[in-house]
Amino acid sequence: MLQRAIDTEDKALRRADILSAARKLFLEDSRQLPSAASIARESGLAKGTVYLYFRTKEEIFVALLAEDFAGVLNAVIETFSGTWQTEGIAGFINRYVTYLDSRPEFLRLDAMSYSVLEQNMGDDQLRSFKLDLTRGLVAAGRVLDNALGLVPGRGVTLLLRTYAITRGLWQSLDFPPTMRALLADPEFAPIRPNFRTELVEALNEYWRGAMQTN
Amino acid sequence: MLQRAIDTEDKALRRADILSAARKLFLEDSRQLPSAASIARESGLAKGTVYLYFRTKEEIFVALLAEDFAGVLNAVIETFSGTWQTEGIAGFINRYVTYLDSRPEFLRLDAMSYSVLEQNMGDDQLRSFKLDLTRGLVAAGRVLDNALGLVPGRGVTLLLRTYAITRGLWQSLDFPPTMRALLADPEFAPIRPNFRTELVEALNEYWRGAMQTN
Amino acid sequence: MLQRAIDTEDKALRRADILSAARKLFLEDSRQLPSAASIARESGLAKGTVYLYFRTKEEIFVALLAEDFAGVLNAVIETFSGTWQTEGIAGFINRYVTYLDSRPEFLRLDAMSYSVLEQNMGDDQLRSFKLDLTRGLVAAGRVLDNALGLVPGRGVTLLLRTYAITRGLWQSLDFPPTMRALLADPEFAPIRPNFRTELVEALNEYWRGAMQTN
Amino acid sequence: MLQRAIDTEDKALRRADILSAARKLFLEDSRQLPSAASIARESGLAKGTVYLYFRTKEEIFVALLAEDFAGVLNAVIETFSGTWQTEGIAGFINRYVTYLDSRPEFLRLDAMSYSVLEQNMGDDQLRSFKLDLTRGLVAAGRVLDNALGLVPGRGVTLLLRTYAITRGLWQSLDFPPTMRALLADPEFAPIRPNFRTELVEALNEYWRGAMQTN
DNA sequence: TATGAATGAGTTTTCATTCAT
DNA sequence: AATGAATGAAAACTCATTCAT
Repeated sequence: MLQRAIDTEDKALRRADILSAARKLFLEDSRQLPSAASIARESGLAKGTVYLYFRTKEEIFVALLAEDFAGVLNAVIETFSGTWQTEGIAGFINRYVTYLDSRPEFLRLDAMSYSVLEQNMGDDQLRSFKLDLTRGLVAAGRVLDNALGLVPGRGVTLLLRTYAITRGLWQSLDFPPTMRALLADPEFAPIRPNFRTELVEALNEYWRGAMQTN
Repeated sequence: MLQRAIDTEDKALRRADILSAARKLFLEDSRQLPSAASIARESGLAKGTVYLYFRTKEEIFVALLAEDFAGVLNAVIETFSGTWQTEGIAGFINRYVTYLDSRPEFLRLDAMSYSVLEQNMGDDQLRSFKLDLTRGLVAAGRVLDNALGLVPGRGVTLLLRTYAITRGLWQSLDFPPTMRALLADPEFAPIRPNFRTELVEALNEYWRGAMQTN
Repeated sequence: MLQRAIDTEDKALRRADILSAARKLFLEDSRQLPSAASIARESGLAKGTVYLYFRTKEEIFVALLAEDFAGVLNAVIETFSGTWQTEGIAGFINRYVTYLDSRPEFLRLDAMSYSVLEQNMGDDQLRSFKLDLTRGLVAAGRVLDNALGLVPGRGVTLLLRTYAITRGLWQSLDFPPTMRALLADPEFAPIRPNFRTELVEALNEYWRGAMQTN
Repeated sequence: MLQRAIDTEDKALRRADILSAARKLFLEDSRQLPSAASIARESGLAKGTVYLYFRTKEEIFVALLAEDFAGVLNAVIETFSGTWQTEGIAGFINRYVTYLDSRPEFLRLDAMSYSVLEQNMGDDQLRSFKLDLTRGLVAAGRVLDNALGLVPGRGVTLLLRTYAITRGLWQSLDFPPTMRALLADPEFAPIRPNFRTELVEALNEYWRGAMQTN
């Protein structure tokens, strides 16, 4: 039997183990959530133990998503704090896209949140997830407002739209290995540009339009 | 037992019945695909009959999605053909958003395509769906190229990005009734602007940036 | 694959198959309901097929119980119809107890109805089970009223009390094999009289007291 | 952490705490045994601690049942000791029924003993429970024999049958709140007489028949 | 003794799909 | 072509009990 997680710190560690097992398995097949049994196996725990730390399987993945969201928002805040002006918007966009690259599960998971993840969660969990998200977004928006001298509240809007472009493009341009083979023919080229390149360009165009007085 | 659909026309009719039953049921609860049994019941057919017209349940909804996609692309083509210059980009955006409003199932279905619909389809079906999509997109892109005097191929890119913004915003801003109640608190206001308004603004900003020489 | 039960008669047959499989398995271990899987296996059907005929596992056993109840009530009605007077109450009691002997699962199942069976059933099923029961009881009571020249309604009461004595004694005196071994010591003799003997005596005493004018 | 129960008295106290917590929870929902976790919570102990005092969850409830049985038998003994003749059998029946009323969990628990409680107990526990029961019954039977001038051993029989009528009627006439609503229709009246009234009448009839020389 | 973290067996039911009629 | 009876895989979660601390 496993060593027991008695104090808060150990428990946090165990929770993190579960999350990391879930992340790993999800990356192996991003089209569906891994089973609770497989997550338990991968984290070296019994099934029941997993349910000691999360109330439903979906909660695990929403927690993962929350981590990633927090990470993005932090990246944004860091970018726009202190010395940001040296980089300009293009610099921000680059940093942002690079961050996304470091979190390959993020956008895949995000694409399931609307139709899969939010299905089987307690209202409380869902609400508190959305609340954290909102607060993080507002905080980051405020940093933007300051850094760019925007009308208060404009920062949140820009972030929301930036994020919309991101998730929208991802879902248009990411193909699982199987489909990639299926769409290898050059005729499909128009719908298969590279995600990263496309995102950078699209965001640059958007921000150019958005920052322009009109 | 139903009268048999012998000739091609009858068959097309029966197929349409199934599609319309599926659309109706999906609109009643857009968070999950209706069951095959309920679709059969709603269309007045037996379960087995439905499977004579579609190989899997998901195919039904992809067919629905294909119809809607074709509709959007048609709307785009119409807008940019002939007399379009009287409207300008803002006019196009308005028409586009209005069209979306008339197809309430479209974006909901679209939000499931990445993680649900494309899961359980034959490769053939998937490929031919994507092929139609690509061709339609390229055709519409060409119309844009002509109407706006763009570098050939630029039109497709603009459409792809326009669509990315649309689906991204939709997934950020559409909440099912249950969640709407859950997020009624004003603290959630920043993540709950009106979809239509937000989409119009975001698209205007994007197109402004995109059309600007740089 | 199995031959399909198309018409009503075949379906009734299939239903009966399931019931008889369930009865058999229950008799093998009367302390808990057999699993749905084992019932399917025993009746040579797939699990899903069982659920085509019964909405929950408990419904199967309640159906069994209903059959047995109907049987008892029929036995009562037959006993008291026509030529009954030749037998007297003692004759009725004998017939009744003999009938019970022929249905070894009946009282075991009955002992679970209060705490197990009625747990996982739809309200509709439960209500209609109770309704049938009530009607049968009232009908049999009426036959008693006539045969014995009782105040109308008295028959139902007598049946209810007769049944109470039966189930009460059963639960006091029936021991599963394991427990029988455990209670082999003569010290336990006072709580281990033979069920049948005891029931006959108790019923005779009860009816003697009940039929006596007072 | 709770103060440790070192001496026998403390232990008995703790045991009593658990029993009273279990009784309380069972009264709140008499259709199923409360969970071990809830019993621990309600008694202010840890789950593991409960298992220091009882080997299985069922043992707790059998202990409860044993307490109640002892109570009934005591009531019987008291009734028939000393001055009992002033009351007559009817007086005894009344006292008995009144005692039952004061122990609302008793018959509910009893109804589970056959199919639920005796399932998951150690043989030792089960045997010693039955032994106590037998001894108590024999003792009470003897008191009856004396008070009523019966053939030795007849008292036990009368008690056993009295109890059979009691538990049989209870299971026929007690309905949980949900079912009560379901059976509100007057058509169900025949199976819904009042338990107490019915029990008193049935016992009077039985004892009349039983005490009569024949 | 007391604790509560960890265990893992155990089972119903759904529902997309097939195929005998 | 149409039917609908039959199939059977698939998986989340609970909870009594144990045992390391």
